[in-house]
Amino acid sequence: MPNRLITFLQQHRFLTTDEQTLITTAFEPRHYKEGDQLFKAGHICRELFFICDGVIRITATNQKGAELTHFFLKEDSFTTILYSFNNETVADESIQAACNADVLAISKSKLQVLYGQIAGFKELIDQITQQKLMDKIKIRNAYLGEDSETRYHLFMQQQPDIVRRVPLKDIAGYLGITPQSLSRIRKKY
Amino acid sequence: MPNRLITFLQQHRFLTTDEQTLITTAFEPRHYKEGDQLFKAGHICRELFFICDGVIRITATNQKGAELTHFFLKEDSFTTILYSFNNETVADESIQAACNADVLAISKSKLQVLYGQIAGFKELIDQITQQKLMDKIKIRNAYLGEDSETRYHLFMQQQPDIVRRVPLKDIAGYLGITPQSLSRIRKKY
DNA sequence: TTTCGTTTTTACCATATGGTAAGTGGATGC
DNA sequence: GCATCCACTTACCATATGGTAAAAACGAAA
Repeated sequence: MPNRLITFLQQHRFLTTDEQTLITTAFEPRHYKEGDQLFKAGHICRELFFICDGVIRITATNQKGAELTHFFLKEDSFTTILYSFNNETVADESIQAACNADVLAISKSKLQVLYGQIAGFKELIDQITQQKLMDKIKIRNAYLGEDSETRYHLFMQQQPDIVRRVPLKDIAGYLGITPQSLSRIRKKY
Repeated sequence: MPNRLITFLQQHRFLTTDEQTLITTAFEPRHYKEGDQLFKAGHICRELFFICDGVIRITATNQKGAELTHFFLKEDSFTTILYSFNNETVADESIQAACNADVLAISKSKLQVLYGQIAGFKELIDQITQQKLMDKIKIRNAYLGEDSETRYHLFMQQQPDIVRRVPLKDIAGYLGITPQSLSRIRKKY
């Protein structure tokens, strides 16, 4: 499983064998089942995750108490609750497995050790993180001002593999509609 | 006008008099009137802006051809079309003055010269940029899964000063509703 | 297999929102 | 001052979406 991370990082930057070993041993492999919480809102998120297989979703509770999905993330993505992780503030989002998932986890403290051991590693992670932030914004912006049917079609275009792997209700929550509305839209297709 | 930028930067990091001069001379002061375009979608955005006074909005055209607002930005904010600026790709967003605005502009090439002249300046800008990206996502996420009335109230809470300074139709576009609906909601309040 | 629980679909009705249109008000320019 | 333009409001109707409920489909566990 750690190989997936090494392969991913090597796409951005060469890593010596020693560096690879440091990274591999610093991350802890975990398996989650659909619905498992990797992190619960209300706490400070002190872990960074790398998804090796499966789909993860970032969730939050809206003002009416309904659970909705802010983002889907899949293999070859780092994820955490960034503002909480960086600023040590309480997070209002949770991290949940949207289907069975293999994940590598590292604590903030261990990550900082890695930053000291591998020159330029922080910059590498920061760069990947920033790119991901921009992607998230871009995807979300595309939904703005579109009706639910258009949002659903956009979603299928942008993230076709997610549709097949996660429960429909999660997608409805992501698109900001009820499962009933989504069902209605799908009937037409 | 450049003083506003120096004051802002000093909140994050000390700057010597020499560094201040370098920065001040590198940025070009400009004035825009409501509706003026700072940057037009369809091109590569090669400028970074710092807003000294006024409100700027990031706009895009949706699939039906309607112009909508992705974000509002005000004094003491840097803004550009980041993915376009970083990756030299064509931008699908424009930058427009939402009211009369004083802005400092710097080209990508001049900025890179500054990065070379001032140690740690790139890291400073990157840090500010990343924080802004997180803020944008946080603000947008808050609107997800809320009805238009709730979104309007959230907007007034989060960005009360914007409401007073920009045309209503821009706010409607930002909230993903028509000016008529917004008018209806305001009548209730 | 059967049973149970959950997800998804379908149906019905109430309601919020969009579209079109027209009227009002304020600002700008002649 | 007057005319013009644009933003904003209001009204009306058509429609998409939410809410509630129940049925159907699916999967997991006994």
